[in-house]
Amino acid sequence: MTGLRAKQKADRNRRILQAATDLFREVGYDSARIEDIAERAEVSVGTFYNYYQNKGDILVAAVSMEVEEVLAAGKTIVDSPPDTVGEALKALIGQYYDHSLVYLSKEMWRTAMAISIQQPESPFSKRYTELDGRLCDQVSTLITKLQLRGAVMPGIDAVAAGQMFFNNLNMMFIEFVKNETMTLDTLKEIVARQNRPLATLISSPKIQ
Amino acid sequence: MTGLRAKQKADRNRRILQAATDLFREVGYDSARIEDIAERAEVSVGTFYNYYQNKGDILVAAVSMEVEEVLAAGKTIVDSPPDTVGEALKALIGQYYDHSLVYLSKEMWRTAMAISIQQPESPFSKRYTELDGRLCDQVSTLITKLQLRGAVMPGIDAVAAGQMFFNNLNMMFIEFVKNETMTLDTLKEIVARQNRPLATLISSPKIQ
DNA sequence: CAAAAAGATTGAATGAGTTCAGTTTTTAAG
DNA sequence: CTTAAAAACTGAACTCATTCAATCTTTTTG
Repeated sequence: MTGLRAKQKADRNRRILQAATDLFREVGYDSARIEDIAERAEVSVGTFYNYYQNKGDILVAAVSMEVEEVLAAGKTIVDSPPDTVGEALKALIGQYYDHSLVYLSKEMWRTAMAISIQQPESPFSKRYTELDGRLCDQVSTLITKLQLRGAVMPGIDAVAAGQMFFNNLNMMFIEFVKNETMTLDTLKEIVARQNRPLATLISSPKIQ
Repeated sequence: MTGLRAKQKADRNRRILQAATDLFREVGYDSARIEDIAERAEVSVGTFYNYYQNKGDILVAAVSMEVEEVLAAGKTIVDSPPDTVGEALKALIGQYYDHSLVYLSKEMWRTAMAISIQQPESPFSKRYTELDGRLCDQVSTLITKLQLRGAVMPGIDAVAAGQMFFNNLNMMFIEFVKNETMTLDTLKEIVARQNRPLATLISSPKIQ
C-alpha cells in the first residue's frame, strides 16, 4: 500500500500544470497546443484529458493559484488595516491590483474570466468562482472590522457595502484586462473616484 | 446604379443573422454549427465568414439587438423617474433585468459575455462594450437627474455613484447567468440590499 | 454591347481540441 | 507468485471552426 499510483498521479498533475503555465507565459494561451503541453509534461494527449476536462480548465487552474496569492496578500491588510475607510480600501485594492499581473498577462486573465463565465459548471471554474467569493468576503470583512473600530458609522450594512466595493473593483478589473493600453495607475484612479462617495458617506464624521 | 449588390448583401446579412438567432435559441450556441446556420440562410460556409469574423461575432450581434431594447426600455424610466433614489433605481434595474431574458437564454448571455471579454478587439465586441457604456451612462444620468431635482444631496459625485450602481448590477447579472438556478427575483433582492447603503446615504434627508 | 476590373461566393482542405477503444500498469485476491 | 480486476495511459480518428484558391456575378469602362 505504498500508493505508487497516487504518487504518479500527483507527479503527473504537477508536471502538466507546470508545462501548461510555462507555455502559456511563453507563447500565450491560444498558441499553446495541447499536444505541446502534453509533450513537455511527458504524457500523452489523452492523459492530459484525464487530468483536465479541457484546455480552459488548466488555465483556470493556473489563475486560481494566482488568486490564492492575492488572497494571502489581502489578508495582511485586513488583519491590520489603516484607520480610515478610504485608506484601508486603497491599501487592499492596491494589493489586489498590484499582484494581478505578476504571473499572468492580460490575455490570460481575459481567457480565464471568459471560461469561468462560459462554463460555470466545470470543476475549476467552480473553484475560481469560490475564490472570487472569498475575495468579496475579504472586502466585507474589512468594512465590518472598521465598523467595529468605529471608523464606519453604526447602522450601516457593512456586508452590503463591502459587496458593492468588491463588485465595483472586480468589474473595473474586467475593463482593465479588456483594454490592453490601460495602466494599473489609471485603473486605481478610476476605482478610487467611484468608491469615494460610498467610502466617504459610511465613514464616521470625526474620522473622515 | 440600382445597387443590386448592396441589396443582395443586406438580404444575405439579414438571413444569416436570423438563421443564427433561431438556431441558437433552438439548440443552444455550442450545438449550432456554422454549416447549419449557413444552410438555413441559404449561403455557403465561406459566405458566412464574409459577413461575420467568427461564430462568436454573430451571437454578440444578436445580443446587441437585445441590449438596444433594454436601453430603450431604460430610457422611459430615466425620462420620468420616480421621486426617490431607491424607487428610481428599483424601477430602472427591474426594467433591465426583466428585459434580459426575453430573447436570450442564460447560456447565450454567458457566451456573449465571455466573447466580449476574451476578444475585446473584434468589431462586435467593441459594439457590446459600447452598449455597456451607454447602460452605465444611463444609470449615471438617472442619479444626476435626481440630484438636479433635489432628491440627491448636492456635493455628491453623481457620476461616480451611478457607475458604482451600474458596476454592481452588471457584476451581479454575471453571477445570475452563471447560476442556472438563480431566479430574477433573487437577483433583484440581492442587488437591492447591496444598493441600499449608497442609495440611502446619497439621498436628501427630507425625501428619503 | 464587349470585356476588363472589382467584388462576392463557394466548398474542399486545414488544423486544433476532444474522444474512445485498445493496451499497459498497478493493485488486490487467492 | 499468479492472476484477475481496476485504474490509467495512449494516439489515431473525429468534429467543427476557419481559411483560401478557384469560380462566378456585378459593376464600370471604352
